[in-house]
Amino acid sequence: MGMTSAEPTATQAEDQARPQAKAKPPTPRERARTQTIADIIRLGREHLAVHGAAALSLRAVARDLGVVSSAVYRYVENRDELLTLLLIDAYNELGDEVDAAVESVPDQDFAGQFRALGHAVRAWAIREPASYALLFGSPVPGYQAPGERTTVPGTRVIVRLVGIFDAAFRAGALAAEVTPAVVIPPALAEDLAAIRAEMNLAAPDASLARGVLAWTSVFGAISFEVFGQYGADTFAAREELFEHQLGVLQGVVGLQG
Amino acid sequence: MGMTSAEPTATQAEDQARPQAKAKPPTPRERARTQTIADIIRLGREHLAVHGAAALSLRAVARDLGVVSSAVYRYVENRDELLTLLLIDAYNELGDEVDAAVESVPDQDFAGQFRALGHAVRAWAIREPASYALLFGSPVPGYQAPGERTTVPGTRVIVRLVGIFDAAFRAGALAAEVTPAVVIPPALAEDLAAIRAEMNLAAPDASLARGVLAWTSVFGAISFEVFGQYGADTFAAREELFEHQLGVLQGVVGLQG
DNA sequence: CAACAAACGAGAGCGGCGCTCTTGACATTG
DNA sequence: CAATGTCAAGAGCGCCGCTCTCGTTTGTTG
Repeated sequence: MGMTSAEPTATQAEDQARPQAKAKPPTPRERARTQTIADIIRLGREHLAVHGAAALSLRAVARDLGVVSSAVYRYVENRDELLTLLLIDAYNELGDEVDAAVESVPDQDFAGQFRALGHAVRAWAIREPASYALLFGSPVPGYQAPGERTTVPGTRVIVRLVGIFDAAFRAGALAAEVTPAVVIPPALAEDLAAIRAEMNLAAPDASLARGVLAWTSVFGAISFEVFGQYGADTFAAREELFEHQLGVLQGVVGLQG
Repeated sequence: MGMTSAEPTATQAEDQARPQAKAKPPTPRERARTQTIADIIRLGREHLAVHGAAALSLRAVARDLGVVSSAVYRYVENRDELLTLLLIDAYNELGDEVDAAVESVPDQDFAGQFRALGHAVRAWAIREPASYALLFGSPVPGYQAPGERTTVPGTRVIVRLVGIFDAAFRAGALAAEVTPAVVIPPALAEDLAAIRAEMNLAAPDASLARGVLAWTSVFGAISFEVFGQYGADTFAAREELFEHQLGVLQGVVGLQG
């Protein structure tokens, strides 16, 4: 919910830019407005969880809000805007839980941090399947997330994951030689070099590439589980299956634990 | 498209069950009806490809068919039924292409077959992103695929993949010891034993578990690419990235190549 | 305090959706 | 020929996103 207050409109931002004027105390109207938007997001989340993203309806949240449908357009530009708010909200909730899980593991236990990250993502995904589907499932047709608002929260997990790998490498806890050795073609090496430069990383190409594999594989396993790609009765021990997959991936990326 | 004729209604099935009566020559009416259903599926596929599953509309299909909206209900029970038809159609198209790709590789080149399968799935997914999203993305809210009609086509890829692994094992081409070794808890071993029995497999638990990991990881990598989880410019060499991931997974499952 | 402007909720309305039901035209068959 | 079955069309229901207008409320300012 924090992002609603962290999202001043352009004019509000200009107002606040004026020297220490009474920018602090919000008028009752502003407080009511902020509260209404928060309510809309809350109701939107409930509808999302119960009925799924495609069935998210402004009219329905208006009903729950006890207001006529056209009134919500005073607060939310359109349905896509509400979707964006829910997207950011979900990204941040996931990011917060992943951060908390990783930080509960000792500083130097990089393998433990990797597993904690994986388990945190899976736990959140199973608890909030509709939100997970919104973030990592099929794109909503006709909806394009505004990158300038979603990129930062949307990359928190991968940034954290890369951070673990790189910290492990710098601490000498990442296997220098990964097995099996697979050559990295020049074009891919270029992409990895750009990532290394942008994120200020130290790990070599082979480790980075395996980090990408671990990233996609963790989400692939979770997506299969959440989206019901495993049959209904194929796997009863899903927790153990995921734990095993994490263990194998941990070895693949060279995190000794 | 073959499945439309392979999908007789219950009454038609009963008719055909009568001893070799003139069940063969379809009346002109039946032919017209079959053709119309095929047209609906074709138009549905086009709409699916252009506008996505959530925007699939019977009214739009009816317009393209040059008919009033209520008329299509003579041929398709409802929107979910059309979705099911498209689902089966897509599963079979993917299955056909995977089969063809795998069979174009020499019998004993199991690693090559694994890679061919992966590349075939990826190529189809990139060519038909909406169909891929329908099969492997977020479930369509409120739609439950009828298992008795979708299970068989929906499991063709994994059955094929398991077949490759098991044939490799029986041919002695699957590494006996996988690295890194990760213990398999008893509950997971039970699931794997059930799978081994049901699919008549020979490979040991560790290999089967890694097969599952390879399965989810391949689809995870493809989903990230098709669903735009990689940033727009993060990876230019996506083909090489996927090829590299396949190579690593091939080593993980123990397919020497 | 009164006047004004901004923000607000309500309501009507547009086109589109899935789906149902009825009606009249047409073909197939006994 | 007449009975039967199939078909397209149309009207209609409730839902959706979204827009526009119209009074009312609320906070600000002269």
